[in-house]
Order: sequence, then structure tokens, then C-alpha cells
Amino acid sequence: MVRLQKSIDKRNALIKATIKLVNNNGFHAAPMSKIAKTASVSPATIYLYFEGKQDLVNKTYLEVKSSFTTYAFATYTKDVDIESGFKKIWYRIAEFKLKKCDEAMFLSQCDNTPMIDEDCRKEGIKHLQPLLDLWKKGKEEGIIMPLSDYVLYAYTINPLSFLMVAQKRGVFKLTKEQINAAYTAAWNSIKKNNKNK
Amino acid sequence: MVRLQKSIDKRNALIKATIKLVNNNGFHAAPMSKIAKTASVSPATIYLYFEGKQDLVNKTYLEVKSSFTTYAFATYTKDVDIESGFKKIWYRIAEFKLKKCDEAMFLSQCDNTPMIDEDCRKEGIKHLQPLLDLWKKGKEEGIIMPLSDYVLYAYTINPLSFLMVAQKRGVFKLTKEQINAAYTAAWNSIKKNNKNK
Amino acid sequence: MVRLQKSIDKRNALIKATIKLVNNNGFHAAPMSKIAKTASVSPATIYLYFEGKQDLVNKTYLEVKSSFTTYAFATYTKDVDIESGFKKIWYRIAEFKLKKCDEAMFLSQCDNTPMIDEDCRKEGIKHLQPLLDLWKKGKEEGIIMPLSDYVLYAYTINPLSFLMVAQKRGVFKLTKEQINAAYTAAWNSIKKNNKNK
Amino acid sequence: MVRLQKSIDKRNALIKATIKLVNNNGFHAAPMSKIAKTASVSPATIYLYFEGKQDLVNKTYLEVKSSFTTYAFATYTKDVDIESGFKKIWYRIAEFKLKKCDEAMFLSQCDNTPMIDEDCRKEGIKHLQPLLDLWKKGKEEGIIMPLSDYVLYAYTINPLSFLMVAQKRGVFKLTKEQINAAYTAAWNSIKKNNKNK
DNA sequence: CATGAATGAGGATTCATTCAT
DNA sequence: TATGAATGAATCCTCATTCAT
Repeated sequence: MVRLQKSIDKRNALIKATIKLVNNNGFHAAPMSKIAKTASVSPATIYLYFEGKQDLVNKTYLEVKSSFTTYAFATYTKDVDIESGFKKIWYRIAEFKLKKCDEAMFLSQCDNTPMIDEDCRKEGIKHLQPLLDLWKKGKEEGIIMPLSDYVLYAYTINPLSFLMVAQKRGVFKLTKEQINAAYTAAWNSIKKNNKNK
Repeated sequence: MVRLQKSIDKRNALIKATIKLVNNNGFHAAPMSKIAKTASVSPATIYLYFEGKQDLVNKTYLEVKSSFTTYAFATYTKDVDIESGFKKIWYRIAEFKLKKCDEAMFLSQCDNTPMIDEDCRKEGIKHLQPLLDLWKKGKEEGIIMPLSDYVLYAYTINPLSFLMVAQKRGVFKLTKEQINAAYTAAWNSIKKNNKNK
Repeated sequence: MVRLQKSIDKRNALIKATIKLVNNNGFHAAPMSKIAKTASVSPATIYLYFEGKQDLVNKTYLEVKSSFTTYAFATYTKDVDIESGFKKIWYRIAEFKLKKCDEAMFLSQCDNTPMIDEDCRKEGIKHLQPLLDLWKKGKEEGIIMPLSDYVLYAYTINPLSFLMVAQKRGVFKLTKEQINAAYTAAWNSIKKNNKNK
Repeated sequence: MVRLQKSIDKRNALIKATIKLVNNNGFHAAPMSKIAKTASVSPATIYLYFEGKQDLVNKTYLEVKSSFTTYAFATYTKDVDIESGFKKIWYRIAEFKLKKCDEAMFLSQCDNTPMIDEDCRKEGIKHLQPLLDLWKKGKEEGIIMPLSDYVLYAYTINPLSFLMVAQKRGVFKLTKEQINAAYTAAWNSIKKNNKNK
């Protein structure tokens, strides 16, 4: 029992070290030896918790992705109307990008890299289901445009990653106003807005 | 044939090889030796055309970015109204993402990686000026929402990258209809909503 | 056997391999890979014991230099008169050049090459202090000519290196008689000539 | 004729470049490409004048060695007594070490390195004959100690190299007084000094 | 469970040399 | 004669992984 506890600590330390190093200089600057050192652990120990580097990276991705979705849906309940539900989720995601900066950065680094297995990527998306359900309902009710989920995601959620990275690079500042404006843009892009014509 | 001049052909072959290999398996799977082999050239030859790997990657990025913007603005002229201009550019970019798939994929891999120098990145953005000018005018004329250029980019251009990558992964198909729908979403997200005029 | 400690044996083997290879064909013929092979070790292992090639070479130099001075002063005590002391040290050095031939050859290779860091070189000279003290006293007592230590070294110790290298090249043989003659030459060159007293 | 002239210029430029680069950072910092560049010549051109790097280095050595001995014996004539003759030669050599600093430095770098072929080395020593003849006569006349030529060289000429290198390193200054003192040391070390006892 | 030492395979880069002109 | 481009082999070094303890 006690040993098991200790183990989880080490596993977490390794995950954290991976995130930190990848964020600092990208995947190519996160060798196993450095990850081990950052986690105050022997290189050999990593292989007690993970099958290898690929596995470590994948597991880290899943962990962070799960943390992301948990955060996103923490305050969401199905019993609200489409726009309110969407708004709630969207703002939670925006909040995540701002508050859990390390994790958000890590996810964005994972976005377009072949470092993450395709299977693992699919696994990571599963937890997004509540949002997909919401969209489905929204489309059925004629409130949201009948677009593919990918398109909806591309126009509402993904821009937040782009803006967060821009902020991280120091070329842009995500103020409260900017976020509100971004929400409006997001909603406008997918809402069916010809009802009162 | 001609040996008195460093052959532009070899340089191009190296750039192309870099794009290809990075696209296939990411930066970490594009060693100089493989790049050389792919370009049918000796490893040492690379160093006649580029200062090192960093330089090769940077130059490749700039080359592709330039190709991208050239394509984007090829049919654009300033003398049209805001929406027409935007539409023209947007569709050219969409076309680029579809037709110049390799180059588009490469650019998306560059987006969130620290492999590209920050200076180089800034250099690459310069050529986007015509679009920024258009947006400026659009904002002044009250046609486009008064948003930061980063937000405008995040909501109109960046989603295309996301969708292109999704398509490349085989989880999504960018049909003509999808593109038209995407355009509508893009425009809706940034146009000034004048329904209650 | 024991693996919990970096084995001093391996370090020594590496130092020895370096000496051997440099002696055989000079610095330029002692690549890390060959040093590793000669020491029956993986190339990567070298980097557990040394920071890089520069460090390996420097450390080897210091090691040998230290071995040299230890040998030189092993039988020397301050309580003898100047000439006896000098003679003792001189003969020990001569003995070193003959018996520890590998080390002596290595040191002579280091003499005029920029492969050794200047700092490291200075460090190596420190241990020569007893001889310098002896000289100082000898000069004060009017027994040794009032020459710079560099000149004293050039005329008494350095010739031994020259002769040893010549012997190694096979063009000359350092017999006992030659050594005695060399000692006389050395002492004559620095002793205060008191013939006309 | 004109072409031949030009050729000699290039050959000389190459020799000079070799000396310069080797002096600056040792043999390992004098790649063919740099030598070519320093001599304002194409790398390929080197191979028109020399068989390869080994040959270039050897020929450079011989050239410099020849320049050295020429200088050393320029003012020497056989018709003087032993000590005067020796003194003349010795001071010329000292002058060479000071005035032709580049060449002297180069020679000292060649001293203990296996970069120079043994055959080539022997060839270089040949021109020293006048000094060896002088010594022979001196020994026969009972003026110089009956020592091997190597020992005589080690105690009279070689120290000058040592001192010159020390000066080059900045740890020692070869003033006129030092040189005179050095000469005395040199002569004392080999002269048969018990004649008037 | 945990470790530090050890490693072979592979990475970027340089070099002496050659080739086509 | 002279060249700049081109290169395969070799160099230093790093990395993911394993092993003996």
C-alpha cells in the first residue's frame, strides 16, 4: 500500500517532468536521461512505469488530455439549453488554457506532431463526448449549423489553442475582453443565425 | 552538368527532401543522413548549401511560407470590396491546403514546434501583410469586427490547418461542401453582425 | 564486479589507452572510438568519466604530469645541500624518462601542442615547486647562476626530453655513461663557475 | 616562364599558409580547405603542387628547416677558432628564434609530433653538418666535451626552442641579458673547463 | 521496487581528396 | 594550370535502453 503510493508519486513526477521539458524546448530536447533527472529518478526507473519513451509520451498525452476534458466539463450539466451549455464549456476551456498553462502548451505541442500514436490520439478524443452530444442536439434543434464535428471544433475550440500559443510567444495578450470577443466569434461561426430573418 | 555554380536543383532537392521526411514522421525522424539520401546527395553536400540543420530547417520553413503567401495572394487585388477580397484570399488559402498538401502539412508541423527560430518565424509572417491590410480596412469600414489580427487569424485561417491535418489523418474529408460551410463559418465569426439594423 | 561506483579501473584504462595511442601516432591518430576500443569500453562510456575529448586529454596530461613529479621528488628531502639535492632530483627525472617511457613520451608530445589547455598546463607545473625552491635557495647561496627558472629548466631538465625522444626514434642510445655525461653538462650549465676563486 | 613564376608564388603562399595555421592552433586546426583559403587558392590546386597533406606538411618542414640552417650558418666561416665559431652560430640561431618567430614556432611544433615523416626529419638534419663538423673538431682539440652530437644539441641548441615557446606563451621574456646568460649556460655545459685547473 | 553504470546504434558535422569543366 | 562543387569516410558525441546489484 505504502509502496504503491510512492509509486504513483514517481509516475506523476515523470509525467510532470515530461511536460516541463517538452514545453521548454520541444520533444527533441526531452531525452530520457533529462526526464529522469528532472523527476529525481534513475533512468532505469522510468522503465518500471512505462514501456519506453513512446509509451511515456503517449501516457503523458492521455493524462493531460483527460485533465483537460475533466476541467472542461466540470461545471457542465445536460439540463441547460444549447447556447448556455456551449458557453459554459467554452469558457471553461478558455479558463483551462489560461490557468493550466503548462498542460495546455503541452497539448498544443502534441497537436501536429507524429510523436503521439494515432490510436492514443483517438483515445484522447473520446472524453470529448459531452461536447459532441451537445452539438448533435444543437444541430437537431436547428440552433447550430449542420457542420461536421471537426469543423465545429476547428472554429470554436481550436482557435483558443492558437491564441494561447501566441500569448505564450509574447506577441499577443489574452485579456478578458479578448476572450469575450473570441467567444462571440466562436459562437457566431457555428450558430444558425438566420432564424429571425 | 554545370558545376561552376552551386546548382539550385540540389538546393531544391534538399528542401523537398526535408519537407517530405518531416511530414512523414516529424522532425525527429529527419536526420541529415536521410535527408541527404532522399535528395540523392552526400551528407557533406548539405553543408555547401546550408550552414547546418537549424539553417536547413529555417530556410525550408521560409521557402514554404513564401510559397504559401504567394499562392494566397496570387489572384487578389486591392480594388475589390472587403468581403470579396477576403473571400478570394480565403479560398486561395483553402485551395493551397488541399493542392499543396505537402507544403501545408509541413507548415502545420512548424506551427507549435521550437524547431523554427523565432526570428525566422517573424520573417515568415511579414508576407501576410496584404491580408492584415484588408482586415484593417474592413475594421475601419465597420464590416469586420474590431478584433486583434491574431483573433481574426485564429478564427478564419487557422481552422483550415486544423481541418487539413484532420483530413490527412483520414478522420475527416474536406469536400467542396465542407469548404463552403467552413467559409461561411469563417466569415460569420468575424463579420460585424448587422441583423438588427 | 562492483557497479555501484564508477570503476577507477575503467578510468585508468582510458587514460592508459589515450597515452598509448597518442604516443603511437600523435593526437590526430587518437580518435575517441579507438581510445574506447583500446580500453575495451564503449565510446559512450568515455563520457561517463570525462566531459569530452578535451577533458580526457587534459586529465591525462595532469595525471601523467603528477606521476612525473611524484617520481621526481620521491627520494628528495630538503635537508641536503644544493648540489646533492639537485643531483638526486635530476637523476630521478632521468630515471623516469627511461623507465616510464610511455608517460615521458606522452609529456613530450604535449609540450608544444595546443591540444592542452593553458590553464591545465599551469596546473601541471605547480607540482614542480620543490625544484623551484631548491633553485631559489641555490641562487641565494651563490651556488647556482642567477638565471630565470625557465632558463634553468631549459638547460637542465628539458634536454632529457630531447634525448629521450631521440632514443625513442632509434637514432641515439642513452647509456649510463651518456646519462652521467648529461648530468655533468646540466650541472655545468647552471652552477656558478668558481674556478678563479 | 610567366606561368612558372606564378606557380612558385602559389607554392609559397601554400607553405606560408600552412605555417600560419599550424602556428595558430596546431596541426589539427589546419585543414586543407583552410590552408587553401588562407593561400587564396582552390583546395584542388594544392594537389597540383603537393601530393597530399602529408607531403605538404613534410615539404613545409623541409623548407623551414632549410631556411633555419641557412640563417644559422650565414655568417659562419670555418677559419675561426672553435669557441668563436660556436658562438657565432649559436647567436645566429638565437636571432633566428627571435626574428623569424613564425618559422621557429613551426619547427618547435614539428619537434615531437609524428606528423613529420622520419625520412623527412633525417633529411632536415643534414644541413646541420657545419655545426657537427665544428663539434667534431672541438672534441678533437679537447675544447669541447667528448659528448654525442645529440647531447651537445640537447644542451646548447634545443634550450633555445624551449625558451622561445615559453616566451610565445607569455610566461617569459627573452631579453638581451637572458640571451647572453643562456649562451654562457650553453657553452659551460659543453666546454671542457678543467684545462687550467 | 530502485538504481547508476554501461552500451550499441545513430546523430550532426568535418575532412582530405577527386572530378568535370 | 586552376577551379569550385562534390563526396565517402571518419569524428565527436548523445540517446533510448538494459544490466548487475
